[in-house]
Amino acid sequence: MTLDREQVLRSAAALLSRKSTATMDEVARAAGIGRATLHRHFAGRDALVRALENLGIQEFEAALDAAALDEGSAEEGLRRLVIAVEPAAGLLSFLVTENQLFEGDDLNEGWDRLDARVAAFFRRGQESGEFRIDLTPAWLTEALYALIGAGAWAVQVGRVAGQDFPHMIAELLLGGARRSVEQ
Amino acid sequence: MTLDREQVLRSAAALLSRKSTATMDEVARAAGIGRATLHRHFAGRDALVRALENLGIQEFEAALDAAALDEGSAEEGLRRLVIAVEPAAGLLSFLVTENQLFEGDDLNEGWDRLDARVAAFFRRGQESGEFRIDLTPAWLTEALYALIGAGAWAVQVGRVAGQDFPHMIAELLLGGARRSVEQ
DNA sequence: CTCATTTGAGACGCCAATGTCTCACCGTGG
DNA sequence: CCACGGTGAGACATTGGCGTCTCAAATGAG
Repeated sequence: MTLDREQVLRSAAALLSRKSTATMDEVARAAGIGRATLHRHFAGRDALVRALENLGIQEFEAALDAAALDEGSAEEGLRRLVIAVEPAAGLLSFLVTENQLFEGDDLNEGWDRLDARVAAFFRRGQESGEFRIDLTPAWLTEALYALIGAGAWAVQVGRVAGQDFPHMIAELLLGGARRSVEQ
Repeated sequence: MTLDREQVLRSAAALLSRKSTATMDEVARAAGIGRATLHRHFAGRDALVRALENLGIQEFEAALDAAALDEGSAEEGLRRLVIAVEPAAGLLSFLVTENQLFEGDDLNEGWDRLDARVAAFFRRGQESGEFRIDLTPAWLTEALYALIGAGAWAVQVGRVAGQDFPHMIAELLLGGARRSVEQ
């Protein structure tokens, strides 16, 4: 019996990534459980979102670990990160837009840590000479999040093939749209 | 007397860009009018959002016209577009996320036209050899929207200086984060 | 098998926001 | 001066979703 809390969170993430205004009832149905049961495990919508936040933070952190950003070139690190983060892209996109709604009073401090890790990665890339220095690490971090969200959305609605997700994001973020001479 | 409908829409856009869940009452207060008056001019929240949609489409279209994407190099065209779109960035960002909520049944056809114009611009850039061809026009279009939204947000919360908005977006989209040899 | 625990379904009450309405007020034009 | 159209403030009913509760059924442990 013992409800699989993890599984409920997964399906909630999948649903809310697509429809961020989904009802508690819809979330419950999507998870194949009753609304009452959902409420027994998550005190309310806030608690559910916070649990999803923790899940998202945990997954993004795992992706950062798996990417081993310190090893090899910064470019390779970024490619590994994008690949590692793909499964969590939808959830992260949902959480980012959700966070933008709050006034910042009860922001989960986990985001700061993640932001710092990503920004530090870009900064290292700049210091090693791989990344240009006229784009700030903070902006590159924001841009990475935005492109991950856009990529997840584009795949969702079928504008981009799912298999192209890592390539589209990493290539655009690294090399931009301009056709460079070296190609 | 005769309420300035345009001005009401402007302040509503400014408020909703920051807080997309703002109440009709908050929107009215922000415009300096009563809630009843707001309802007299916009039948409901839906009508208000649709009016904002038309405003956003109109402004984006105007930005596309002003950018004269056909003149000069594609790169210059893109830079002009980003500059021209900046004033409407917040509104567009709000509308994009708002659109993602709907199932697509009552989507304003104006977006298709705009998407087509932007995608056609990227395609021309590819055909002229300026833009790389491994990133699809559809993806470049989505990426442009995402970066505009991220830029507006980053400026909003102070992570990026307002004056850097065009440079950050255009440079990242054109050249990416990689430090190229030509620099 | 029996019992304790958990679940699903539904019935509430509650609350915030919406949409409508009334009424007093005020500016403007006649 | 006065009539009129538009406005602000507030009252009101409605709606949709939330959170709580109850109870019968199902499930699993012992």
